Amino acid sequence: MAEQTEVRRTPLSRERVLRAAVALADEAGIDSLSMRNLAQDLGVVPMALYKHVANKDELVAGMIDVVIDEIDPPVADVDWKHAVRERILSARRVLQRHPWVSLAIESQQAPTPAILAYLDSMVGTFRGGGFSVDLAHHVMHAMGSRTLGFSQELFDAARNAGRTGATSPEPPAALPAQFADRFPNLAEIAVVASHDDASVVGRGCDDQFEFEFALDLLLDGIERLHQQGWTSTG
Amino acid sequence: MAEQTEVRRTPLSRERVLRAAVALADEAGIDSLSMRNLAQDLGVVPMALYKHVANKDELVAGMIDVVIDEIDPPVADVDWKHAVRERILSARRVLQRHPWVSLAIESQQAPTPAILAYLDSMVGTFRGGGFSVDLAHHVMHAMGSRTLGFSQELFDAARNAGRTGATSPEPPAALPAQFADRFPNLAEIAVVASHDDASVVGRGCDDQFEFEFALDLLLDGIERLHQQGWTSTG
DNA sequence: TGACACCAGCGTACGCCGTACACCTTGGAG
DNA sequence: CTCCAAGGTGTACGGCGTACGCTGGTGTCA
Repeated sequence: MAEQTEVRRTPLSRERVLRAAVALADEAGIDSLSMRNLAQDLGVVPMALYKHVANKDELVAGMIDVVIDEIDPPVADVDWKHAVRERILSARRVLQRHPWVSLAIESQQAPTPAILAYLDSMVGTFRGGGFSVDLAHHVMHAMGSRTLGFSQELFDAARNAGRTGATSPEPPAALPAQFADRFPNLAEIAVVASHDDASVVGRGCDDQFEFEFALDLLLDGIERLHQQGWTSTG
Repeated sequence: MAEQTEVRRTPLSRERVLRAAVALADEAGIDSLSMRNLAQDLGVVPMALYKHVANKDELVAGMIDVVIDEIDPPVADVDWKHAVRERILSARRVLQRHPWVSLAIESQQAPTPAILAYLDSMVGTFRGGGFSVDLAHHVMHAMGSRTLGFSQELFDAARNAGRTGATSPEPPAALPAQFADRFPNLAEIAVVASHDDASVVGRGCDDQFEFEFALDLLLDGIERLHQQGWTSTG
């Protein structure tokens, strides 16, 4: 009636919703991220958001992917060690810009596509540096929480991705083709791992082994520093 | 009236509340831990719990402490490396029994007393093995998320513990005496760290340095494995 | 031009949550 | 016998995620 002149606001979109959600979480903390607050920031009623995200979990998953995509791509033409180092430092910078992300990632039950892509690319860097599938696998576990704070449950998640019904105790060998397509390095690891420890049925890898592998890697490194009489100047 | 014969149920206590809460989280998941569900498990009305815990955050803190206390004490009379290794594996076993704990710890804003005690004792093991305060400090950071999934923000928390009012920009040098009493090894680290990097005012330590220290420790260890042509048999 | 389908956004409502506050009951101390 | 403190109760409030049905504006096609 009165105000046709009111500026027609730019319509919502998944993109806009996710960006606003990230901004809200950055500024006010993840605890302040509610569908209601987010809707208010967007000048919209809460239920309007559900036309663009399925529910809050899926919203958070989308936010995570937005953030993970900020991580620099791997630098080319350098040895694996520098490539990995720079990439992880880039990831760290991103996570410092968005302090809520680590916890959000760990709270999710399955890694998001962007995270899988990031991990896959990281494995690719190791493989490109001449690492065997096995070593690349263990090394990824060892760096897990250091690099992003997850990846412990990676292959559980890979199995979940393949399960449509509820009660299908099929062998874990068959990863969905789509997965292998998008994340070839992860798929390779999954295949090898599930092949050579048939002892643990339905598990991609032996968590206890991975844990001790990483632990001993650290302890051995620490011991070496200690024996060399480490001081902060060198 | 009718039923005086009803068995007088054992009264609530902080102990009983915490134990029931841990049991509930273990069985039904941390998401199912609500004051209402917990009260129901205890055959009591929700508000009754508040006579024994201040609020839900404090309940969770108490739960964490209950669990952390399950970690075995350090084995005596062995070198630092074996002592640390066994202790961490014990911690891992505990965390596997209570899968919700890692996330709960990371969600808290300050480490609980039991966690501080655990960390302090771990530092003590390193110091007893001849580590300098500095090296022990860095090494604790390096093992942080691997051992329990926290400790990144440890000294932030230590500073928080000393702040009673809101706006007291006093120098960080003065840790509360109580803290130094209970956690002498942590206090020692805090003092040394805040002494020699006066560049960063009010920070116990340089996060970026700690991160890169840990990262390089891992990368160097990985490189060594790679160069030795690592295979899973050794 | 008119009819119509579609769909983004709206409004209402439900069942959870944490917890403030006032009340009642009970057992022990004086 | 009285009184009090402490523990358990009941009610109520504001916030949460979201199911469900409605509306109004737009694009399509006859």
